[in-house]
Order: sequence, then structure tokens, then C-alpha cells
Amino acid sequence: MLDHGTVDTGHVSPEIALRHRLRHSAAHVMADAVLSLFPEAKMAIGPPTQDGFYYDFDVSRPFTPEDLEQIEALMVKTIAAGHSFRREEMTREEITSLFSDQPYKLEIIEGLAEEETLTVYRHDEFVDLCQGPHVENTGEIAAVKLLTVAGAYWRGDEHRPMLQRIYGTAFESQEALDAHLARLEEAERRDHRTLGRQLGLYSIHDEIGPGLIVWHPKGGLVRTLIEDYWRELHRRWGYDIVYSPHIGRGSLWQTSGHLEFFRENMYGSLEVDEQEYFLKPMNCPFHIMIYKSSLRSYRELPIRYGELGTVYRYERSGVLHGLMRVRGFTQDDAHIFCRPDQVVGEIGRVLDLTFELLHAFGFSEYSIMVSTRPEKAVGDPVMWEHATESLRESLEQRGLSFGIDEGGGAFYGPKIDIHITDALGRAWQCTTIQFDFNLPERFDLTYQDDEGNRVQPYMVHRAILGSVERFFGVLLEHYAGAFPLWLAPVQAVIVPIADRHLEYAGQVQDTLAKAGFRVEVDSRGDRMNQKIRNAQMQKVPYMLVVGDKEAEAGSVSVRHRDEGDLGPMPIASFKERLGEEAAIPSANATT
RNA sequence: GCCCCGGUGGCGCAACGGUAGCGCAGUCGAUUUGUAAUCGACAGGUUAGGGGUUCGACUCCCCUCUGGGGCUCCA
Repeated sequence: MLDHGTVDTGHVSPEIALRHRLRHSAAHVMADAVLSLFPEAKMAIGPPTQDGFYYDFDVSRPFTPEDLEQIEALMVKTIAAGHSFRREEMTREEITSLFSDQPYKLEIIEGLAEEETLTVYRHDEFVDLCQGPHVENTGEIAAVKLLTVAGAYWRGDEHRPMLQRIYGTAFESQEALDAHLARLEEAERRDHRTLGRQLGLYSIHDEIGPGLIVWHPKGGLVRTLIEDYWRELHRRWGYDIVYSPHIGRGSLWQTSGHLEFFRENMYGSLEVDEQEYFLKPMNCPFHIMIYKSSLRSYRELPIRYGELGTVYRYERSGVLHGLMRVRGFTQDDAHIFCRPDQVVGEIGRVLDLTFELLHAFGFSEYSIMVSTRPEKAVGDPVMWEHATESLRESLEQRGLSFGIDEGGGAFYGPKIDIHITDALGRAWQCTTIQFDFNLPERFDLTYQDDEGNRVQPYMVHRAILGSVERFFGVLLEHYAGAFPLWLAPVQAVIVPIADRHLEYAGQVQDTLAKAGFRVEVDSRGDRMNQKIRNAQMQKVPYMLVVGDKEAEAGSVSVRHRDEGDLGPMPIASFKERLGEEAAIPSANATT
């Protein structure tokens, strides 16, 4: 049985609930401080978040870092003063006059239902419209820290005023806050954009354009290793690997509906022989054409087409981010066409494949969400029901817990989304498994069933890594750049002590390279210490020091990037060690 | 797209409106070294691009491009 790891069940622990109240209270204390320093500030909303809290204000000028210091200093005073939080119910009239000079609060009040009990919370002189809950006393906010200022639209609507948002965080103890801040620093240290440059993996250039990646030799090598493994695994799981072009005729995108529903994410058309073509934002229409290239029998289903397909999508300039959000990326895409009786089995296979793949990359914690039919949807309700049930059933069969996002599916079908949790406990959405009832209809997909009827197949769209670029970024941060041996672009660096050892170093390299390992010799004029330092900073798993003793004995002195000096060993022994460690973690190995 | 903050040799940074410097990396030379930085020299920049203000602009103003933090958490 596969270890599917722990799954987030979504219930709230007492600790989370305490932090929630604490942070909500800290938001009030912050608003109090802001109003003291900026009496003209208009308050918007100030909720707790997963990692802290924020409060939005309408102020005449943006807050500066110095303002934050002052605000924080005032907050500390308020906390030290130990004011109690007092809840108070009010009538709509009372509350409206109380907040008569706070237009955002008035707007919130207007939006509340008549029967709603209106409450305010007070501490010291400060009062805020709020349903709570809060801690008893400001003194309970043991540790607080303001972090950043950012613009944010009122109610998240870009047509409404831009407010100034202050983010902060609060904890029940200084130690907990320090731990959180340390985690933030660690996240910064692991930033894939920094690591990508330091390790020479990829780059982005003004000259090429934003959101477009060029892969350097080492990044390209790692990517190739990922992709080779992906292909091998997909062949093993019964997928046919296909390829499709980067552009397609406008009429194709007309039929698929992309020009109707996805146009704002597509790049402008190009004209070829007086025909309009578009850069592909998705691979599905191409796979569908492969399906349609001949009549299909129920006997040949399921058909599974997989492709590492590069697509281009317009993303608004403000959302681009390193490898995580780009304008050209490669999806590990596949489309499954199957019969009704195969649906549960096919979803199950996708799940098993998913966990095998993610496991190989060191991920063992997931959270799973099933999204069901939204209000506006296309397709036969019976098929919707069957598909949604199949998603549930496949998950349940595997003992996987999951949440339900009622009505959160796409208009064309229900889906499973899987978030993976990385080494720092951060969640990343990668895998998505979606039914599609729209495209089979639009392209008139059929197969002939055992009674000779032309019927529509179920179509499932799935990506496991999501996009290769994004997944690479996640991996880079997950491993902090220290790829496991099977993915390390350079697995060992040979460090000759003096130039007279270069020849022997070359022999060692040959031996290991012939065995299929990626090994380099550092032949520069630096001292050994410098070479080791370089290799450490490049996060190379092994450093092999060779000098007189090693050349004499036919050995290498092995240093591991984490374990340090492991002492001398015969080349053959080291080769064996590498061979064992370089194996791709397989699902079977962990049963 | 919008708000705020940035853009100075490959990278990380400095420079009251008055000669663009430093470190790392690079090249060359010396050194031939035992588990995270040997020494020295050299080379490298129309300060993102364009316009303006000024006797004089990296510095001030405007525009464009581009990077970062946000714009989902609803009293």
C-alpha cells in the first residue's frame, strides 16, 4: 500500500483558534495606533489570516517603514497597558451614528442583513465594528510584529479605491513569533529566483520578455531528468506520448470555445497565408484531433494521450513571479477518453500515478479538494453526477480524505485538485484532474458502443506536475537547491590537490562517467579549500579529494555536502554507493 | 492592469546636484596546497531606455520598459 501521507482535514485546532482571536485583536490594536497617529485615516477591514493579520486604511499618503515602527511602538504600549476587550451589542441607528465618519464601516453595515445582531468591540478608547471573537485583554497579545505595507483594493475590486494595507503577525509567545520569523527568513533563503541564479539553472531577460524562461545547461539537465522520468512512468501506466504544434488555426479555437471564453489569456493572432492562427494556450484541441483521426470502438478505450506540451498564456504583468507564474510554460498534460464503466478505474489510476510521481520527488503530504457542479454549467446532469461520484469513490477507495468545494467546479466538469506540502509546510497546487463535458460536445466526439450506437466518451483532462516550470520552482525551494542525487546536475566534483593529480582525477572521472554518473573535475588553480567551498555552494552532493595517497591507493577521499568528510574509499566502493543512492525513489521501495 | 518601493560592471552593493567606487565572479601571473575563501595584477559601467530642469544629473521632474511586495481571507 502506498503511503499517501497525512491529509489536511480542515478542522480548526484550539491553538489555531487562539491565534485567530489573538491576531484579530492585534488588528484592532493596530487600527487604534493608526488612528492615533493618522486621525484622518478611514478604517476598512482588518481580519486575521493564516499567518497573521492585516488592516486596510484609506489614508492620504502611503505608510512608510518609519510609520510602521511608530505604529508598532504604540501597539506595544497598548498591549502593555492591559486593556480589556469589551463586546457590546448595538442597534443599527446607534452604530450608524457611531461610525458616521467612517464611510467604509457604513458600507459594511449597509450590507448586513436586518436581522443580524450588530456588535462592536472596544478596548481603551478604541471601538470597531466587529463580530469577534477577541481575547480578553490586550495583554494577551504576547508577541506582535508589523511586516509590510501594500496596496489593496477596497473589497478586492480593482474598480474601487486603493487602500493601504498593513500586514503583521502576532503569536502567543515571543518564541513562537521568532520561530515564524525564522521560517520567513528560511523561505527567503530558499527563494527559487535566487537559487536559480546562484546555481546557474535558468534566467529571465528583458531582451526576451517578461515571464519567458531560458534554461541554462544545468537547469536543462535537471529538467530533462524530470521529463525523462515522467515519460518513462507514463508509458508504464499505459499512456501514449504525443506531440502537437505550438500554433493552430483560428477556427480550431473557435470550435473549442477558447476564443469565446479564454481570449483574454491568449496572445494576438498571427496571419499565415491569409488565415488566422493562434499560439496555443492549451493542448486539448490537438489531442482531440488525434482522437478524431479515426472512428473509435468501445474496444480501444480507454485512450490516454500524454504530452509535455508548451503553452502560452497572457498573464497580467503584476502577477508574474519567477518560475511560478510565467507566460510560456510546459504542462505535463494528458487527456483520457473512456467509457462510463471505466471512469472510476481511470480516476483511480490517475491518483495512483500521481502519488507515485510526487513521491519520487520527495512529497508525501497532500491536501485534496473535490469541486462540484457550479450554477452555470454545460453537459448532461447525469454525467455530472456520475463523474462527481466517481471522483469521490476513487478517493475513498484509497482511504484518502478530502474536502468538498460545493459548486467550485469549472463550468465544463467536476475536478480534483491536489495541493502538495513542501519542506517548509507551504502548500502548492500542482495536480488537477478535471472532467470535461464541453469539448466532447463541441468537437462531436464519439465512439461506437457494443450495440453499434455512436455515444459520447467521458473526457478527463489531467496534469500532475501542473507546469514543469512551476514544479521545478517548487522542487528547488523544497530541496533548497540541494537536489537528491538522481536529480543533481553534477553528482560529484573531483578535487585534485595539486596539478600533478590531474591525470589521476581524469581517470576517476572516466571511470564514474562510464558508469553513467555526472562528474566534473575542478582543474582550476585554486587551493583545495576553495574548490570544496565552491562545490558546497553549488550544492554538489559529493566532493572527491584526490592527492598522492589516493593516486597511490586507487581511491578517493569522499566528502558529502551534508555529512562532511567520509574518509577514503576505493573507487569501486564509491561507485557502488553512488549507484544505490542515485536510484529514483520508487513507490514499491516504501511499501 | 492598479497601488507602493526599486533598477548603478555577470552577481551583491556604495556614491550632500560637482571626477561613478567596493566586494564576489572573470582574465593573467605567482603559488601546488589535505576537507567551506592563497597572494598580486589586469580588465569590466553612455548609471534600464527616452525626454526635460540645471553651468553641471546616478542623484530632481515626466514618459516607457522592467523587478519586488500586494490587490482571494469580508464586521
